[in-house]
Amino acid sequence: MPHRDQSVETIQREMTAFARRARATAARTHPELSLVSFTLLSHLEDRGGCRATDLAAHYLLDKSTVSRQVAALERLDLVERRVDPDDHRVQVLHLTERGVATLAQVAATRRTAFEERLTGWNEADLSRFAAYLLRYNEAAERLS
Amino acid sequence: MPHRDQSVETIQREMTAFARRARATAARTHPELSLVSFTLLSHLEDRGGCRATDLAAHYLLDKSTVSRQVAALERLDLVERRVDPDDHRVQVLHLTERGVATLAQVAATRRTAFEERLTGWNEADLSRFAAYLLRYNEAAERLS
DNA sequence: AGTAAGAGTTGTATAAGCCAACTATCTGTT
DNA sequence: AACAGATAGTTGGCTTATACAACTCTTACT
Repeated sequence: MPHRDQSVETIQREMTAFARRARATAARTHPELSLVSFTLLSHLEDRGGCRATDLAAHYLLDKSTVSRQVAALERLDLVERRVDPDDHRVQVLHLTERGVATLAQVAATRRTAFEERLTGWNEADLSRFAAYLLRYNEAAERLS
Repeated sequence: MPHRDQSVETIQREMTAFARRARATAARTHPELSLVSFTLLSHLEDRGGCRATDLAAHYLLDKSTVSRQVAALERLDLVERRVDPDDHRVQVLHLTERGVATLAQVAATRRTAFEERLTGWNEADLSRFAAYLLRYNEAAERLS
């Protein structure tokens, strides 16, 4: 097998292995906020609020799934909805104060976990790894 | 924010984004074999057969979950069980002929998808990316 | 006005997962 | 030899995540 194919094979296997474990790990370390909820909140923070439809498109989820997830996050007082004054169909979602705080706390724990796994890496490797992941995900997004 | 933290942050975000999408993508492209089933079959192929308990440990799944997954794969005639002659508690799982064929087919489609996303990468970058992922996952496994 | 499109919700079904309780087998100690 | 404890796996019961389809409400276009 040529070098190239072998690398592709490894990348495939390792990305898959990571994906497979991510949810279980997230559930174990953050029973209060599932991986999905966490990413939804992160996205809201990133964008400074967005619509449910945007979340669905970005995470390849059905809009009904997002609707229920958002409802749950609202019940937990992590997210609030503001009807768009220019278009009464849309509800712009925003983090509440509690949402911001909870996200920050979970993000910190997660960051610690990642830092542990990245102990001993030098800065050049880290930044190259980060760049590769960005490049890969951009392609994945374009092609999906 | 120092360079290092920024890289860790990016790695965390991008790995998470990938994990978040992996299941949806897998479900879309392979309705016949979920991401979990696929990884279980792959593991069986890799090891040339193993116990349900090993699968559970490796993928951080409850043994009851694995039991049901395996039962489903058996119903589909993708996996067969052979009671260990030395220990009648143990059922060693093996791919059936159909299992091997199905796995090969799905793996090929997945590989194509990965190759598409990795178009334009040179060999050095690919092999470095693969190495980073391996290194990362090894650490993750050690620390879990 | 009237139709088409978009945003979101709700009903229904399925799958995946966990925990706890159980059976069957094996191992080690007395 | 016998019993206690550990291990492999199954099953019952429950929760959650997800998809699809049908629906309402609002906006946009003609």
